[in-house]
Amino acid sequence: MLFNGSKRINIFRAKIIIEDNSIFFMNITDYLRTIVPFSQDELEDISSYFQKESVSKNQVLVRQGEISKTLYFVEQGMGRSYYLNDNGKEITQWFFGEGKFMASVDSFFQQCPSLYYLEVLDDSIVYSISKTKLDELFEKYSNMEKLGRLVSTEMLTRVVNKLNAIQFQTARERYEYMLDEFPDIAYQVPLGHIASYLGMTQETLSRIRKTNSDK
Amino acid sequence: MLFNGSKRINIFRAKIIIEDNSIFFMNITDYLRTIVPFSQDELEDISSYFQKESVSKNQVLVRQGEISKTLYFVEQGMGRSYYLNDNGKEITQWFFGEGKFMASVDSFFQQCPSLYYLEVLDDSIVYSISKTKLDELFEKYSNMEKLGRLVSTEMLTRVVNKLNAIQFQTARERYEYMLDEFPDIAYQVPLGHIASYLGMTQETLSRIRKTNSDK
DNA sequence: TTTGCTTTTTGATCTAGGTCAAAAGAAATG
DNA sequence: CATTTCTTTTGACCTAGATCAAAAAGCAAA
Repeated sequence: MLFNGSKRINIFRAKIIIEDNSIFFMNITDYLRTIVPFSQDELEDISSYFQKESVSKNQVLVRQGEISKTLYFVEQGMGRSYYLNDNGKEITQWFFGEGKFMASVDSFFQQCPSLYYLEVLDDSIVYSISKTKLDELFEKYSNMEKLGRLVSTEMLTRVVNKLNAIQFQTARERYEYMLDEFPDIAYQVPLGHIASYLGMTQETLSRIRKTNSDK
Repeated sequence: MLFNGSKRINIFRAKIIIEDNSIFFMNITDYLRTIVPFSQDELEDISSYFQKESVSKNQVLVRQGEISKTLYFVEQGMGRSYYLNDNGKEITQWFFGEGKFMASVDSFFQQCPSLYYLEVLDDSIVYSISKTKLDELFEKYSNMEKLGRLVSTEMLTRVVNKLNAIQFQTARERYEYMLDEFPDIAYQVPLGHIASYLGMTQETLSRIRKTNSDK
């Protein structure tokens, strides 16, 4: 039932595990290059706009109501966005795994008060950039505009996928969608976070996992 | 209970209804200008890439499985995307109102087989552009990249909103979200389309409307 | 204005998954 | 390592909304 550290080679993910178990983390430069063919000069300049930071477990990066000024890229670790519902319960809205941009999307892009908290779930290494600096990059390089467009449409596709999972699938099917979409995350975060992400109670998710493992 | 043609002035929507009941439809040039400050020359050139078309009611623009090559802008009328679930039932995935871009988003942007049908629900006037031409525009004007980025992030925000409505609200609350998000559409399309969009059966939606009108 | 569709409403029943409560397991803290 | 706190599991029960079936209401063609 536990995630038994299977060896995989994940191309296009941040973490690349090679057969001898050595691990390479993709840094932001490597990542940018996988999306748009930047020149070496561009890459160096663009990277210099980002700041590498260590963030420790459970640190909150954005609070509900704040206007988020920073976009993050997760090199190592993971994060999630969540909000408090009417009963004060935390509802996970999204997970951000390694090799992904992380932000309170609405707040950062529309510069409106954030509906969500953004927090880090593990000791992590991230690259951060302010809205202002990012806008400078958009002005400076049309390749950056392109990157922004591609990253947004990719995110859009993922959100639409989740929407369909949530809207028309049973609790069990939704859990399977989760295993598929976030294989790395599914066994690393508290069950309650995943349950709320999938729009079910943790009791239900616990029962699903149990019957899955019975098979 | 009927939508009683109230006079509104909707700025940033395609249809502008003035107090004397005259109606102006926003064309694509007007729309582009509301998002990014294009120059007049740019606007004229960009518009020339789009083709104005009349599409008649119930015409299908994209079929499930096809790779969608065209993006539409709705000047008049409305459209929806939907798919057939395991029981062959049509499930509405999104509505496209006046003054919005319309596409099978995943297929058009990622050039993968469409999960959805795209159809027009009323006799409509749309502007169309091919993926190739659009990419030319992205190359030619960095303002177009910007437009692409802004339109995608706006769409992303909307989809995230729907996701939250679907995931954590009761059937009645979801219907209220719909009235809010698509006020123009809510009373113009068959109840079944709306019900499936909101992830409920049409019987349930019918009962909700009934008790709402009882109050 | 009758005939034949399509859409909407109503009623009776059923069930997936929620709620509430408590026990059992893990993990952090001192 | 004992204690407190957090997380997961289990059980009993309950409801929102689904399903199934059929009647009613609209609407279009002829």
